[in-house]
Amino acid sequence: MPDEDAVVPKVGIRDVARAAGVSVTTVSHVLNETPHTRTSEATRDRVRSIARDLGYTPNRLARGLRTRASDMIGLLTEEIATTPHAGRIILGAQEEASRHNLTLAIINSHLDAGADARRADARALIERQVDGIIYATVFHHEVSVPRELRAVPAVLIGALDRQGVVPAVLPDEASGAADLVALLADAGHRRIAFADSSIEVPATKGRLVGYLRGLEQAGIPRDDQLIASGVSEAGGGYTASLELLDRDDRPSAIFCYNDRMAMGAYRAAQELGLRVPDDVSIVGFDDQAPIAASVHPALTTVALPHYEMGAWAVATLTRLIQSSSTSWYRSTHPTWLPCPVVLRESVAQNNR
Amino acid sequence: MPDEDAVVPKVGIRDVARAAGVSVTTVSHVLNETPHTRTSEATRDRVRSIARDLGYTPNRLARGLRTRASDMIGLLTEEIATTPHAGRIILGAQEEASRHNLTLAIINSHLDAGADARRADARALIERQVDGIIYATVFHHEVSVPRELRAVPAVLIGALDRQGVVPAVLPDEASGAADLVALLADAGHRRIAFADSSIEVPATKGRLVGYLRGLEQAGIPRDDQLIASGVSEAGGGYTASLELLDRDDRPSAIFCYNDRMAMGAYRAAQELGLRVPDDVSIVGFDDQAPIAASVHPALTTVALPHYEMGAWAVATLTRLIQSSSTSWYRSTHPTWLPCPVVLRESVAQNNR
DNA sequence: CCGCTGAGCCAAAACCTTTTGGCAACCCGA
DNA sequence: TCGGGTTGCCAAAAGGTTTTGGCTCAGCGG
Repeated sequence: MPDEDAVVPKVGIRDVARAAGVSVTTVSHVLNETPHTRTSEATRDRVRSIARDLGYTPNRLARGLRTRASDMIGLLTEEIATTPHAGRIILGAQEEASRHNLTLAIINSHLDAGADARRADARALIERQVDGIIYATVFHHEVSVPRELRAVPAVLIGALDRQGVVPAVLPDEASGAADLVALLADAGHRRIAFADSSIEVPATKGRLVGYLRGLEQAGIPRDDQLIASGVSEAGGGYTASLELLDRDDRPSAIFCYNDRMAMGAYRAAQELGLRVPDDVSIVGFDDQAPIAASVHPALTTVALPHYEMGAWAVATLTRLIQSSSTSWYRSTHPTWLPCPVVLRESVAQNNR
Repeated sequence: MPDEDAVVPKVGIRDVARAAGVSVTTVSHVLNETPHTRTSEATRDRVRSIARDLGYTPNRLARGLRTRASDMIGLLTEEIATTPHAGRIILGAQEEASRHNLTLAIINSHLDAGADARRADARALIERQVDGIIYATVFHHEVSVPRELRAVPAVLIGALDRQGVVPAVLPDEASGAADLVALLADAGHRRIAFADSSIEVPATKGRLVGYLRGLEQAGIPRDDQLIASGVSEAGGGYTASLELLDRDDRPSAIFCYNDRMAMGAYRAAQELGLRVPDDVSIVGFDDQAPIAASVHPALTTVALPHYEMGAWAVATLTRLIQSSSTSWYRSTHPTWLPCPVVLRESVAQNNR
């Protein structure tokens, strides 16, 4: 390969124009298929083939400068890139962006870096002239969107705007939890326990609320004896489950706050000589990547729509951008995306 | 907040110049602290404070156009964003980029999308004038780098360039595995089994090689009876471990190809009435996010340096970019980053 | 033969910076 | 008073594209 390290002098639209014997205007029109513009078929073919032969690569920076649109969207993640779920959000956003011919620029802000750092990060994105910004957080708390984000359309993932003015998308954990309870109820379970997380994060609420709603919809009276809690790790699931299972009127099913707690529940069951799912059904929440599928029996759980939220954010953002107008204000309701139940093997028919 | 939705007319360097009563040249010099340039202290203060008051935000697109450097680096991931580990690579790259004042633009290519798609993705990044490209893959196979990548400095993560010309970084799985064996040997284990993956990926090699090297270094003769294999999932770990453990001369420790297989090993041990780690020690590989810590007893394993590889890639890339010259060719040896052992509770002293 | 229309193309401005190559004004020593 | 060296600033070009507002020419109806 002789020409392999030949230095390639960047070829610009001007070079194409010269080679084709037309003006740069014409080349631009042809290559962009500008509507309402007239160029003979012959010329267009010539321009196109010459551009290809020369290996013309448009310079998006220059284009962006002129059109005042960078075709980039910024993804500002607050501590999220650290979590195992992060990838899915990024992936969803990225693929949707690709679909719209946009590129994702990402910055991760550390939670403990403070508001100033976050504003600086937002500014960095804006300096890059991103057409819009996605602000993604781990736990859905209310945030007051940094002022700088107002310079550009923005959407939130996993958080609510305090002013209720920025579109937001969140997982509908309550419905997911309710669905899970419905599943258990349909399998004949009446005594369904909930191993709650003892940590107070807003997400907690949704799961508990959903659990209660599920019971109600199944016509099962609430029984606070069946609600225990522990730290949201395997250890917490273990202790909570032990408490729930180690008595005569033990429940026939345990709904764990998350998959890790469910692992603890498995252990508790095992130690008490109870088999899953034959003696006790166990379900989790999060569909945490390798856990749920690797455990035995495979864990029935609920998946968080990370990918979908990422994609939703980009889609919504592009809509906002298109509708240009300076009025991507006006209050909106947050969008709650469904959390699908993923059926595996940890639930059995109950016949007690 | 009355002025909240006041439309902010973008303020440019020109506005600052006008307000400060100086030329744009001067403003540029002051704000960029251009060396070898003379401006009175007074003027500089004035310019700076006016820029701040006006809320001047430089337009990096315009700057990039002029300086021919976008200060962006492209991260091209091949299917990787899908894996749970992806986040760590992205995070490492992003944080290192931030440190250098660079922004990360990411694109995920699907493995099955074919070479053309991948070239298109590379081109998309180049159109954006990225200063360099990181190409990250899941399994480290040899790749022949798309031609388009030659337009710009590039580095590989998790793969080797077939031509041996592009810098690459990979996890040193062999050493990690050897360390793990050393750990077991130090704990008195002599009969150490290996539950290998039956799938033939290059990564497999490293772990097996490391296992053998570890044995050798510990002065333990190789015994092929102690090597079994199965699919690289919990199921495979289960069957392989059953085979290894269900006999009289069973090993006192099992090194599993990965954490998921280790989960299978746990189950096999449990079914045979063997306790971990008292009766059999088990170790894994990957330090897969929630598994290793949630399992009981917590799994001793080896972590893959994803974060470090991401950071290394960016650091190396910036070095290449700085050294500008068109000669970021010249062959290089790949860099192998250490895989640290992470000690938990699944290894016990052996005294048989 | 004139005027008008539409087809096909183009020159130049604009986008916002950085950077080159100055030019005045001042000071100082001779 | 003049020459030479600083100091402090600036005008204008350049970077690669899109877009506006043309211009020219051919064809056609009158």
